[in-house]
Amino acid sequence: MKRLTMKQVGELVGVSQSTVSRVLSGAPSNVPVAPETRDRILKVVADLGYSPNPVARALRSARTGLLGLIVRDINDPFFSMAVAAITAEAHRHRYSVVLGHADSSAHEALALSETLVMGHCEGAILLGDLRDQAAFWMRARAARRMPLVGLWQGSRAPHIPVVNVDNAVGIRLAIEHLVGLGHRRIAFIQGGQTGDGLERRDAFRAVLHDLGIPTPERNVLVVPNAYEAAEAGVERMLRGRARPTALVASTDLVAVAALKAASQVGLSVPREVSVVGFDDIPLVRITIPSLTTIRQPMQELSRRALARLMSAMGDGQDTIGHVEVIPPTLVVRDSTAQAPADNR
Amino acid sequence: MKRLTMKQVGELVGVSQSTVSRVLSGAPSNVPVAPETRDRILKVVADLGYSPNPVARALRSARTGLLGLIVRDINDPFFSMAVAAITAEAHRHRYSVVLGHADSSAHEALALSETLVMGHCEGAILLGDLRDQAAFWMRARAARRMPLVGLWQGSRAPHIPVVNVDNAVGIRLAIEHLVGLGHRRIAFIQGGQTGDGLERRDAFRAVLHDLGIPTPERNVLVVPNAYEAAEAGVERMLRGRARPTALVASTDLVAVAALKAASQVGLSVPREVSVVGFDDIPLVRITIPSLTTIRQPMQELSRRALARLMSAMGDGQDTIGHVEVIPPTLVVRDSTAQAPADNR
DNA sequence: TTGTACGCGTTATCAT
DNA sequence: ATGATAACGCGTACAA
Repeated sequence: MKRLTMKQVGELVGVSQSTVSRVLSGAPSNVPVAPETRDRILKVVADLGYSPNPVARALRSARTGLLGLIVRDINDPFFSMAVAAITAEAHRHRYSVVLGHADSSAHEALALSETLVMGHCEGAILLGDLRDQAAFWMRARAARRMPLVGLWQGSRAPHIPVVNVDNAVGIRLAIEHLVGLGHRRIAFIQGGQTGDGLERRDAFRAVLHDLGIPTPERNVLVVPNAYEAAEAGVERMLRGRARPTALVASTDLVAVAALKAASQVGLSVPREVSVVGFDDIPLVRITIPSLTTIRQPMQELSRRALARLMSAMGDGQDTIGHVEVIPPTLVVRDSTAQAPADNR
Repeated sequence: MKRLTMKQVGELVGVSQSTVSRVLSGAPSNVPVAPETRDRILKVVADLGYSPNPVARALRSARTGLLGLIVRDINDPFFSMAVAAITAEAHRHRYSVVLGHADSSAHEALALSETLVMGHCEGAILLGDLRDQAAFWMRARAARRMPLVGLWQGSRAPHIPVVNVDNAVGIRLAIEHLVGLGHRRIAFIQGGQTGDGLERRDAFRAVLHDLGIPTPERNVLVVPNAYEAAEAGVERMLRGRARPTALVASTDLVAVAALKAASQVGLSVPREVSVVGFDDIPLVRITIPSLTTIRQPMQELSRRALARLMSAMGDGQDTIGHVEVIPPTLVVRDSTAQAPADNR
């Protein structure tokens, strides 16, 4: 009932356990094995369907082939897109991904879940702002010397090396697109209070300021990064007086909620209100109307984050303070149009 | 630079390694330790931030605390919802989840990725129909005697024990709702060719037959379970003659695409066409209009699947052929209404 | 109550 | 070219 061991395989073949190991360990084997015995071993191994115990291997080699991926909320469509991309990239490096979600964890449960998740991992990627970020990496680093890389953490929290999309560039693309369409009364809808949300908001203010377009405070709205709550918030804004003719959302999720809000208020998108999102999740190709948005270079971001992590795992150097930023692009669809004539 | 070992901790405290182990192993310890030494050990452990090597523990105990979760496509919002629920439930059992995605893997890469993912796991849950299901579980079982449980596999593929939503009940709820609203020309949109999709389609035919409502073949449409492709398919159907007054979709994803299709064709939902989805993903509360759908009891499904897996991991009995089915419920929102008067 | 010694299943270093 | 043997870090029966 128990699993086979190399010793047993060796006995069946009539060789010692170490010979079996040499054949299977995949090493470039500076020590040669007779082709004939190698074949005999491989045959028996195949017949038995034997495969070496990964845990024992891990103990010997101090390599588990496991990476932690800590994510705030897998149900956020952006993060699930990210998880898919990163998992694929990890597999490309021959690593598997252990999923941790800090979501909805109480303080203690969080700590528990972390050690649980991180146990066997050689390193970890932190996705988005975690609730207890600081506590997390401190423990992870102190106790385990675990290499860490952050993704979508905002670019100015260099507790750990960080890879991110260039939020400023993205927001600039969005605003320039809208201004080019004649919009002047542009509002920003920030979903959640994450580092990236804040950066995008700051960029929003900065870019409008650069363009000499005044922006009253009421045109910057903070809502939860969740469909229903965001919808309610935007709806309230759109019912207000002097409503904007264009909305820039900090995430596609919020932008989709904004489409709903406009619909509820009876405003036509894009005829009366234009909407620009951020992320380019798959959904927004078929919202009504389809969404103009800022596309994150997901593959490139995953690639960079993993490269950074691999290198940290290699030399143990964590390059704290390292910040790597990748520019996004604008994708124009049907949610943006010329500003209403009387409102420019 | 290397990690601490129990031996070193012991030396620092002035006790042997085994004493440290006894204090830390969390066992109900039939062997007692003097409270005073225990405290000394715990203090040093805390000061050093020491934590035992999980791999060594795993080797000794043959328990890694890792479960595999093999999913076809994490980007499918239904599956990401499922992954979140199952991960949470696994944590409740003090297990972590290793994520495998069979998605977009070539034949060989698939096999590779599987063994990669399954390596350290004590068992695995298979989510949805995998491309190479049969090959997969055969290898997993034969080589590793790995306990397996299937979720959303369809209920009639008892290669492995299976937990599922009751597709027939769900479809019946959907149809009865529509028929109660006066609909007679009801179409089914099947997203993908999965076991559940097929079961829902069969149920669709069966229920309509029971109700004595004839259903021409053209009213059963198969489209890919992806936003854009599904949208195109439904759009084509809606442009056809004698179009249905109501659509039942096999997944919410397809239902959302159907909303878009109706909009493209210029049909108003629910005035001219009613739409019912299946799953109740978070998104569908704020689609335009919000979606009437069949809600899957996600928590309960996760709970049952994990309970089954835990028991299989306990006694090694796989209870092949075990099928457990849980009824869903109807959630009425704004995408369904009375059938147009002239079309009943 | 604590320490000694062995084994978990590998890989890698010695001999042979 | 192959076989013994020593780690890897921990849990636990056995001895003291």
